[in-house]
Amino acid sequence: MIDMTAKFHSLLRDTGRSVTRSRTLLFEYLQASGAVSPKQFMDDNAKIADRASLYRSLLLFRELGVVEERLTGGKKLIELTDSYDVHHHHFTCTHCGRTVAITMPKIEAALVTLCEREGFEVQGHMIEVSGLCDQCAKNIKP
Amino acid sequence: MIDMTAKFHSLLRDTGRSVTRSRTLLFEYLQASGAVSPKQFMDDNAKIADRASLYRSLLLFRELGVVEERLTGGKKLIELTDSYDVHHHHFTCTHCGRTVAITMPKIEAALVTLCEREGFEVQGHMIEVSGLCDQCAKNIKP
DNA sequence: TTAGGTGCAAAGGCTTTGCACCCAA
DNA sequence: TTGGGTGCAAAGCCTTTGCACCTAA
Repeated sequence: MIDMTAKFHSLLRDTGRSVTRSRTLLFEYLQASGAVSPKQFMDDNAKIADRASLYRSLLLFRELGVVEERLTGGKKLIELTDSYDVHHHHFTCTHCGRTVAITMPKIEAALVTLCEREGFEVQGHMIEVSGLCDQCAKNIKP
Repeated sequence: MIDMTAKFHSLLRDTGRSVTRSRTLLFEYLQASGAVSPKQFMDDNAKIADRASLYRSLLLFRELGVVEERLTGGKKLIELTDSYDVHHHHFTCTHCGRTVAITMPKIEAALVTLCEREGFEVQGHMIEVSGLCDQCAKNIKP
């Protein structure tokens, strides 16, 4: 297992940024918590984190390819990218809002092959599936 | 060609909602314009649309699986789901910003099959691929 | 030492809510 | 007729910005 925090610190140094308490806090929180909203981060770190710093860090993290953001049920979630986390995609229930992580290695491979056939050099991809989760499907249409 | 507006109106009636001017306006605008931000809709319909109604309609459309939202470069975009529009996905070049629509029927079918095997009832899906487009790939690494 | 980063407060925008009026069923 | 829907205005949030102070390098 690679030390992701060390990798992250190296990235900061290599790109000429400082390793700071605020950035490390956010990074390690994302590592521990998975996909979270800015609000949840602030709630969980009310005493030690600052809103402005959070958003400035997120801007930087996005630029550096450390995090990506997505909308789930109209809500913004932040998540570490593949480089800093296990790679997966999401199924989101349109009824209850539940999000389930799914992996699909074969489909991803086919996707990359298809794009490269067009001459594109694939760097990343995101697959989001929406619908009714198993539980809601049962409850709504019994 | 199916009349999408008629299909949309049926959905409203079937779920016990009213067919209204405001909802039809938004639906037909989305059909004509593709992916747009709430702001763009308001700008383009300043004289005839209301903010509150827009957001209330979006909430409903999301629930009904008529639209989906995604973040593109930190910006929120609204788009009709597969059921109400010609279905396609996007490849976005990280170098020149060019976006290319791509279709991938086989991959999509595999995706739906995989999710349904988990008990999910798939309503829509979104695939976003990023990387270097054919032209930029040539120019950067000749 | 010092340029980048942080924390606080205030401003800026987008989104939601309250309420009276309207209209689709 | 009448309950859901709309439009307006105001409130609420989330996010960004300005600025003085702090700290990593």
